[in-house]
Amino acid sequence: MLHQNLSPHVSCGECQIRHRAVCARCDTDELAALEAVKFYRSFPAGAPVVWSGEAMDFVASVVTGIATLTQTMEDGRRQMVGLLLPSDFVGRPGRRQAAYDVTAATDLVMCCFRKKPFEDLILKTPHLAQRLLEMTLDELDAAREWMLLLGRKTAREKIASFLCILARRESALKLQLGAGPIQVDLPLTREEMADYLGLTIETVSRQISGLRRDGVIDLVGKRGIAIPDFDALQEIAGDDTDGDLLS
Amino acid sequence: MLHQNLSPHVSCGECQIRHRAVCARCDTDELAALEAVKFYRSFPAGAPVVWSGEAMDFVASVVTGIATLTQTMEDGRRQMVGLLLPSDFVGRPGRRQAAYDVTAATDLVMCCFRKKPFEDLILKTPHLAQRLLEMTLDELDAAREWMLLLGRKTAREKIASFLCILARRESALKLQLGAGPIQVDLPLTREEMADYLGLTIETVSRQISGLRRDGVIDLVGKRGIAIPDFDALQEIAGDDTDGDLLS
DNA sequence: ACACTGCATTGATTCAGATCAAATGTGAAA
DNA sequence: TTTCACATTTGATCTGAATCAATGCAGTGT
Repeated sequence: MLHQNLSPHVSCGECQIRHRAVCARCDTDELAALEAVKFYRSFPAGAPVVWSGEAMDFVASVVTGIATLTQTMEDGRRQMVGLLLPSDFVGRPGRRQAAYDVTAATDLVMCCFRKKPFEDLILKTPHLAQRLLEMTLDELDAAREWMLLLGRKTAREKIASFLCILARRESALKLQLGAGPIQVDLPLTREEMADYLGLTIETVSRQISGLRRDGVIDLVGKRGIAIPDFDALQEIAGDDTDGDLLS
Repeated sequence: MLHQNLSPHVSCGECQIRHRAVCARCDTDELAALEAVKFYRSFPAGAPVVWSGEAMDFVASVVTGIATLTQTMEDGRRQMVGLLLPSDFVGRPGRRQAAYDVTAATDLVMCCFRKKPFEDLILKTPHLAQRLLEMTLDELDAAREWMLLLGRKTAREKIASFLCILARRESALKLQLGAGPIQVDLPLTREEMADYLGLTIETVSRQISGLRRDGVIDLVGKRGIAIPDFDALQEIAGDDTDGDLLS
């Protein structure tokens, strides 16, 4: 195991993602058990976390930053299959090798758990298993929403959908939706967006220019995007605007 | 709840999917608890099981037949997001309404569990929760493989991939791979295949004709497809032929 | 046998997005 | 500042799959 990128230890009690990550439901004892097998690692933007097929002796939660999961075909075609935000979980208990390339899209800090002890904890700690199940079900729903996007949406709808998702997260944190112009920071390069959306960089660029030209979005500096009318964007995304909030 | 389609009760001990379904890890006591809240329902080919958004007061395992999960946009575009085979699980504990349309692709028998008691059992029965987690992780992997297909593969690769997946299952049951020509039965209509693969029926039809013309497959009657050279088909599918068998 | 109905195939044409090709930032190193 | 390495935008062209339009082909009921 590499220790070059080891980061200073933080107590679970102080942790930013304490109540949203896989440990969300754990009580004090369970947290202590996790604390005993955890360590932090950090990666600079662009750095690989693991390559598909590589042995992976830990599972982890994203603490800060963004990581991507991608699949690559022999001829180089790439498809991003997951975008991991703070509190999201990486790795699969019971699996030795990574199934996907994991990459730091921004500077990244991960809270890693040694795999074997974590697997044992899952068996002994229902709270951990329950939370992991819940998170996995959420990811499955997200993956299926993405399947609709990849299979059936137009380039413009794909871009609009992506921006909507970012905006929803952004405003979920700042707890104000519909309230005036929202602004989001693009955490991905054009190439990464293309890989996520099943498009080319040129098409991504053109569609963003198009949305700007039509006044649906405004570019703020290089990485910022302002959304004057969220409903309009959602309309373009082609999403079922109502009927949200299942569960 | 409708009882028109109620089917006769089968003991879990006699059940075909006993060792692959969500109950796979349950011991005798746990099985008895499940048995107490279960009932069978059957659906003729083509019948809806539930519509997206509808209240769903049960979760279920597919016992025999095939069901599909699909998402539909307001304008009618459809994307299949799951193909449920015997032992696969339907429904999400903790969710009131169905998130997708569930349809019987063939005649279908499902082993249904009343939702509330099942949710209670999940909390009390680690074996059940563990198995459900494992199955959900498998589905997530399948969904992500499908994302690569939808986002990056050509029509021909999509068809070949689909046939490969069917063939792998078929031969997993009959436990003979690579051994001579494999034959699979298409469980889906052209339209359903199109919805699964993110294509139109015309393109599906043309690509199948094309593969036949190139001698990669043979049509056997209306629904049967023979694969003389599985490796050739896999090559066309563009899959990482090696590196399988992770876990 | 006959029409009717619902797939499935095949052909002609169109078009959204890919590909090929510059040009234009933008920032970091020299 | 200049240069170099990139990421991004924009334009011109091509192409794979969608769309539009028949035609073929069972199976079913009359």
